[in-house]
Amino acid sequence: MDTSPKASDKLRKGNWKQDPDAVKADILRVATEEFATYGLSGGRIDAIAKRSTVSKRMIYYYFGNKEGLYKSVLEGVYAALRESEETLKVGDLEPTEALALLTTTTFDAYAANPEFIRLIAIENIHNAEYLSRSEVIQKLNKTIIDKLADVCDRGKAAGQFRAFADPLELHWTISAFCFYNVSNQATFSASFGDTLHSEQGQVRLRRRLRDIVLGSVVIGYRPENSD
Amino acid sequence: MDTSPKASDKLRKGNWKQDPDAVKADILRVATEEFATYGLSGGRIDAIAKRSTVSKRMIYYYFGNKEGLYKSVLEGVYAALRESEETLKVGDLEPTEALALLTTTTFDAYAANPEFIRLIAIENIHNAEYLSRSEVIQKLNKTIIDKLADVCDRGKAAGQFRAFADPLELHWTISAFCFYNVSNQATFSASFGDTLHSEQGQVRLRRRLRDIVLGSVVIGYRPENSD
Amino acid sequence: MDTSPKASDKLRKGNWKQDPDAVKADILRVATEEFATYGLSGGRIDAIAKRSTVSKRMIYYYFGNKEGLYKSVLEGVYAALRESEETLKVGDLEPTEALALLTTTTFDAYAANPEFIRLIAIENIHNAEYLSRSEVIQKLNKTIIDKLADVCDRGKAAGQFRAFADPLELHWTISAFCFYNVSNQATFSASFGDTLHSEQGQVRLRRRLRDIVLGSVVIGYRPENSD
Amino acid sequence: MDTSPKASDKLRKGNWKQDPDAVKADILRVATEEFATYGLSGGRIDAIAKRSTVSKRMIYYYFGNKEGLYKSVLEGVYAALRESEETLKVGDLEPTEALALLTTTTFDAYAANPEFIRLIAIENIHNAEYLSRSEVIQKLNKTIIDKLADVCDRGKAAGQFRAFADPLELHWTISAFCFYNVSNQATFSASFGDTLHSEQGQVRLRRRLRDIVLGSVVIGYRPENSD
DNA sequence: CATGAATGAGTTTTCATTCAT
DNA sequence: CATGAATGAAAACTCATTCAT
Repeated sequence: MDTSPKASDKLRKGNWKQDPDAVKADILRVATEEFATYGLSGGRIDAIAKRSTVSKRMIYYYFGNKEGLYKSVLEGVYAALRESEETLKVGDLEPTEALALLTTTTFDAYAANPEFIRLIAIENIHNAEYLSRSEVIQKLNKTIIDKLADVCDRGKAAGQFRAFADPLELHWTISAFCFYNVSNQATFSASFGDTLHSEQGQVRLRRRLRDIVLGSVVIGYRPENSD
Repeated sequence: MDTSPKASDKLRKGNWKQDPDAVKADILRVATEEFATYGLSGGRIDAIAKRSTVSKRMIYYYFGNKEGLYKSVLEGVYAALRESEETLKVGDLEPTEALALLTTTTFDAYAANPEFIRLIAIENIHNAEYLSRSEVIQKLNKTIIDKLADVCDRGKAAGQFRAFADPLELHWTISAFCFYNVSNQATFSASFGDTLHSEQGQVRLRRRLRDIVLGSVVIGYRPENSD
Repeated sequence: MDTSPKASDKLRKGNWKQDPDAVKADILRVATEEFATYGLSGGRIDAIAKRSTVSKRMIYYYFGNKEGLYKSVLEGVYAALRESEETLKVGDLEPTEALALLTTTTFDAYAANPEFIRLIAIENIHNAEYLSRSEVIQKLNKTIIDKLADVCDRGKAAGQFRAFADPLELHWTISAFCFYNVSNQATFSASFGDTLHSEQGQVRLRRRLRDIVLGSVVIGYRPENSD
Repeated sequence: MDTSPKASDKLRKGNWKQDPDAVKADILRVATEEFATYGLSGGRIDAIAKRSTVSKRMIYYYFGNKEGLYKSVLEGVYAALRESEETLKVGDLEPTEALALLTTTTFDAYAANPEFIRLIAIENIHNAEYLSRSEVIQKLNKTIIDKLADVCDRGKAAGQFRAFADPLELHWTISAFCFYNVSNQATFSASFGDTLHSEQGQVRLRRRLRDIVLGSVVIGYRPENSD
């Protein structure tokens, strides 16, 4: 129990922060929402300032300008994404099970973080120019591929996976499915109804994805009971 | 010497361009580029006017305001896409071949129309609000589902397709892959290199996708020669 | 007598301009004042807009941004300066008289246009970066040198001018004197009183300058009656 | 172990720099650069703080505000200049030589202190309002005039100088040339090339200036060998 | 004495839209 | 129908200065 004057003081009177990391985190949190909702050009610095606990000026103090803030938001999103991938341990699982787990976990992770998906979609509209320029992000992309490479290697060694199974391709396939599921929900529902995005529909889609991914590389894979 | 009122009128007013449809088409063409490149909030009316052959005022004259223009752009690309889907005749093909053709054709169509993809992505960022409000677009979405339904029916009747094969789900699956292939090329390449988006990589991905789609519903499907 | 409706209309109701050149000239006039008084960073776009007849937006419409406006102001100043130099005809005068006239005329011109002097002083503080970048200004600097070259040539040919007389050096000498007279009046007066900048003082200084310039190149020159 | 209150106090507060004069000098040095480069309104307190060894707060602590700092900078450069003028002893020299030395020394001093020149130019743009308000500077201006008065008196007494030779006018003339040489180098070079500001050009100009000044007051003065 | 964090008030700049002709 | 000129409202961004520690 921390009852030191300092800590309680900070909480008691919320007039002044003097805690740069907390302030930065707060700004980033609000900015992530804002940019995810309205895009880079649509997002408003004023709106971010108003919803955060500090003045607009601090955004410039810490992030330089709108693009700097956007870039930081993007880095945060990517870091969180890769961190979540890193957390997942599949090294002890049987190859097929490992791949299944990676697939469904990704499905759930993407579905649980629509903001991240939107921000990546936005970044694609900008031709990934900010992502490309970020030195931070370039470093954190290998984990998931390494994991899939390990699973592939073990699967092939065990004679369970087809020879052409490829980690990068598998990651792409899984990502495509999971990403589109979140990113295009709005237009797909508007065009074809929300059958696939109801709770039931998502459960079914998740199972379909697993079957498709496994079926594409596991020799003789049969969906247990699809419906 | 033609001194008829009509001709002289034209000359007197200096109206060398009197074809409203051509003007509208020109504006739409430029606006499609602009919105696809910069998004709705990022797209500039000024920029559109400057690159088109007419003045800014005409944009307002024909499309009311920025949103109206955006909506028209959206309707335009949707119409073009659905029209291309309509053109494709698969009724005479064997179910498996028909499905394969639908898949690869979609892959090619999406890859050939990145502007369309970007606009849909943008529309999703706006929660499909303009798409939902457009009466025009709602009508255009039945064709592809009807075609897939026909293929599914025939496939199941022939004992070739699994019982759970579903036209909507198939369309969704095909779309997911083909859309993501274009929409996320920038960030995926930035993160993992452009292996999959090289010319070679795309040929391979296209074949993989066909195999995945067919493998997911065709009983006993085996990829002929995947690599 | 122009009594056409158009012209009088414009004058009568000052609500809308629709006369780009007049608007631009008006903005430039006010901006010249503003920048001459407060410098580039000290000058306020708002203030310029308020004092001109049009809205702030028009400044950006016609001049792009603050620097563009400043550059235009600078170009205007230089153009006026060179134009005034061009007007002066000394080709028919005897060399000594010609040089005397060029000198005193420059003295008067600089003294009559303190704004120009200030703007050039300001530009020097900016290391002439805008002047250097202006293609317009680069073209208008030869006239005065040409005139002085002609006077020097004739003076030397007549055996009146010393052999080392140099048009560029003469221009520099005259300029230094006349420029400093205006540009440093404030600090000089603050330090040493305004003896030299009183009306009498200026008359005397002007004559001194003429004597100094003539004395520096005319063989055997004697100031007639200095005081 | 020194546990005297004073020493421990210093350690406790973490004050590793306790020399106010050094701190002030450091701030002034950086501020002089800054204001000389960007002017009063263009100079940034932030930039000064960043380049100096202390924090922004100290600037306000020692100088009150931006204007106070600027005023101190101005006083500093003026003091340095007048001090250098004071150092120069010409009382023992023959009048003509004395005047020649004063002239060339001023030329060199100005050329060696472009920051001083720029600050005076800036101050002139502000109509010398800070200089006028400074009590410190008012006292520093007598020296040079006194020296020139002495030289003039001796020159006239010796029958060498013309009767109208005037110390203030001489100072003004010398200053004008030497000041302009530095202050307007940028625009003059941009307009007419850097002939006069090359190393060779400056040597020649310095000699010319001496000849001009001497020629203006010394009876029968002949430039020895002007080129 | 000293610092980094924080800010209000102002300044530049942008942009969809409308007006006079 | 068509245009260039014009704008208000809002957005990004800046900067001297002050505050809590």
